[in-house]
Amino acid sequence: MARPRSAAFDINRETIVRTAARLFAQAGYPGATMNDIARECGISKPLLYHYVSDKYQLLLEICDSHVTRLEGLVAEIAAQRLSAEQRLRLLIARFVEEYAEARHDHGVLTQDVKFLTDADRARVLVKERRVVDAFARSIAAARPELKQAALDKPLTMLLFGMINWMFTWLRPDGALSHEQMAPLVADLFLGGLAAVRAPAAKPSAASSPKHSSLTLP
Amino acid sequence: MARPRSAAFDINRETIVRTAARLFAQAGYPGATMNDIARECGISKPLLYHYVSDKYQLLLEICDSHVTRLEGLVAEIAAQRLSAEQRLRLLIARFVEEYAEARHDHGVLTQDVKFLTDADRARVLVKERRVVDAFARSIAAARPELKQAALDKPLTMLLFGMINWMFTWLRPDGALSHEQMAPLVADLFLGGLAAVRAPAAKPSAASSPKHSSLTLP
DNA sequence: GCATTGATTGACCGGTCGGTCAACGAATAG
DNA sequence: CTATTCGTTGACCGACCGGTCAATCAATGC
Repeated sequence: MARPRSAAFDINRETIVRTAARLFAQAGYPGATMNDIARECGISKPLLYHYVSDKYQLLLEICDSHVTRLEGLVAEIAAQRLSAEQRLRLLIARFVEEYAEARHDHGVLTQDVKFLTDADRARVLVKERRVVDAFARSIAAARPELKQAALDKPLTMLLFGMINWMFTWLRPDGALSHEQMAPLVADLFLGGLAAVRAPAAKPSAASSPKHSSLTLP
Repeated sequence: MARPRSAAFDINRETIVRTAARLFAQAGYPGATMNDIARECGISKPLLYHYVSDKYQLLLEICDSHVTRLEGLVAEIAAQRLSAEQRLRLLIARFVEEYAEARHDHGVLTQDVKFLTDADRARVLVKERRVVDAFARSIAAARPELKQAALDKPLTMLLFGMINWMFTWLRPDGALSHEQMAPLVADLFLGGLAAVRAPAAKPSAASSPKHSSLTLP
């Protein structure tokens, strides 16, 4: 043991991961090459492999770290005592903020998660589902009859659609900022939530049970 | 001129384009290979090139034909005499329907348009912009003060976010159908539109309005 | 001082990419 | 019948992919 690992090792490695996230987000996982990443970092390819094991691990690390951060975010907000509406507004504001900061990571998560192995993707989706569920619970708390109609999850996904799609058209240096968008999204969604009419029965495709609706109020 | 082009040529070619759209949507443009497309069509690679000139033309044709169809859709609806709300509901319903039918084409348009050359992408974006403008005009007609506040375009993009994102999570064979989703989206968006408060000035400076609480039932 | 290890690189490898060639049988206009 | 074009393919090409090797030099611990 003659020479310790450089103090900058972890910082260099993080720079590489951030660069990879940017290139994956811009060109897609198959479209971004390790040569691109090395060039963009200003290093040679063997040196790139000195810091990371292979291309796939970059993808996995980007996806997993980002979704894990999101999980922590919902846990933090769940710990606070808030009304349904306050909680939903806070969730929206914090997620918009987080997505804006981790713009590229989020692009990779939404675009390239399909290139993970089945096992890895399953692990990521479990965490994603916990995030979605937290949003759905707040929506159900605001409008309980929507959960009865099995519309809480679809509405949650519509909300995520607004937020996720935002980062495909909102330029970080544009006139409109994500801080301005967050309350707009919240107003639109909460206002719309008050307006959606819950159908009488839940939409269970082909099978319509004629008897024994379990626990209806 | 000894042998005429087979009667099935155009049909075969269209089959190839549809297959390419599916594979591009599933794996991304760089992730789908011409070998994949040939194999999926049950033909050899040289025969594939007998029908199409190269990979890029497939991408261009898929994007352009889809966005052109969307342009026709808004023109058709613009020709009708409808109230702002009726028009918006019709736009939403027809676009959800169209996206469901052209699922893969739409996936390619939203995911792989970035792989077009600058010139080709510009042409596609011009048509896209006409579609967005049609939605924005209907929104402005419903709430003129939102256009004054320069919120019509952002709100349009939030609406497109809901619809576009839908086709990343809505399974075509799932319990929930796109026909059920369209009125839900319309109710949510129109209800939300009524609740959005237009700030006094255009969002040029950082004037952050405090959001008042909405009245949820 | 010196062996050991980290940091760094040009050259290289097997494989796959988009795309082409040359060939051959089937079909058809003349 | 025959010349010509279509439909179809195995084999192949140069380029680039992800990844590795072996070498060089700078640090550091003992």
